[in-house]
Amino acid sequence: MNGKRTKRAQPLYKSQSNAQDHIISERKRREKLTQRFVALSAVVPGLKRMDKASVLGDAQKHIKYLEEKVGEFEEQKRERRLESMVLAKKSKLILDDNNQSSSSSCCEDDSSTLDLPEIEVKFSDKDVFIKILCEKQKGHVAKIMAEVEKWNFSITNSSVLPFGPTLDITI
Amino acid sequence: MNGKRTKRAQPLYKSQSNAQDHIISERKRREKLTQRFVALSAVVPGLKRMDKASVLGDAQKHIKYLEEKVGEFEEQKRERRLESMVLAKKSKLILDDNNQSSSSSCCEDDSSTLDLPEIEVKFSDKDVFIKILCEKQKGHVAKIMAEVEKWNFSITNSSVLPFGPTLDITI
DNA sequence: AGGTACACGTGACTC
DNA sequence: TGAGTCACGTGTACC
Repeated sequence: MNGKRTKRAQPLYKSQSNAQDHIISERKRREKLTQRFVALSAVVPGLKRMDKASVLGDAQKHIKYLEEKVGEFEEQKRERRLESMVLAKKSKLILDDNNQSSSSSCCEDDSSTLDLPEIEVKFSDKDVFIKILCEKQKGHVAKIMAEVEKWNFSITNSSVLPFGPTLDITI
Repeated sequence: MNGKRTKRAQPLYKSQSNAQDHIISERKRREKLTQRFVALSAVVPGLKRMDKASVLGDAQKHIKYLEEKVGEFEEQKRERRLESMVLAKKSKLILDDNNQSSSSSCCEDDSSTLDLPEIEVKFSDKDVFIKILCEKQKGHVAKIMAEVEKWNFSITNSSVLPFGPTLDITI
């Protein structure tokens, strides 16, 4: 650019030992870099070409693929919970089919029975089967038992067992 | 090595236009390489330093993490399928118990499993809820319990209660 | 000011 | 032969 002489603002390295240090440092850096490259290529499956560019590209592609797969799995996990909800809704329909007319007295307000615990009731002669699946929370069991005791039924058997985040109450 | 003059077996580049081509090619290669670097760093979350070495290392670490996660998910999936298989097998066993006569038609005769006793199974994480509603008959409960004990599940609660002409077994 | 990091041009190797 | 890839030494910039 400047003609015959290339001027330098400040002398790059005063002593050559520093220059040598620079060379060694750079060598070390390159060495570490290539080491990381082989380490990365080791965790990328189906790596055809061992190019640096190919390693980088395939690694990125593989990360995308894996993250998409993880997303699908987590979505499936969510669908399972939704499945439980649908099941609850279904049971509620059964309840409505059986009970239809005689309701009330179970819960204070009927309007909030949207996401209510799953309740299943079956009749056989004089036996009544009641299964309640509700959230695991203090006081629920006591309230339910107190409510059931208001009816003049004789309880032959009852069990309360934890089922995941819920309680499965069978009377 | 060779004293004052460094001999070259073959002149590396005969014309300088070729040398220039070489320079340009190398430049292009470097450009693509850095481009891949930024593309890779884009799919690696929580990347603190934007070092090339750090990008490589964190990308490798992230791939390991993701693949481990996928492995866990697929193992869970496999366990669930195993549970379903066990359930199907068990239904057929009950069928065999009821029929007593059929000898080898356990694998193909899937259509007749519809009339089986009502069986309800629910999953929530690692908890399994099993309800069996079958005829009140001697030996059924013992057989079912023996079958359940074959699985390596830990039974947290179980109840057997009469319900009309049937037995309601909840595990 | 010393350390770290990057891009560049260049020689060498390989298919 | 020639295009593609790599490692090296070097110059420069940013804390």
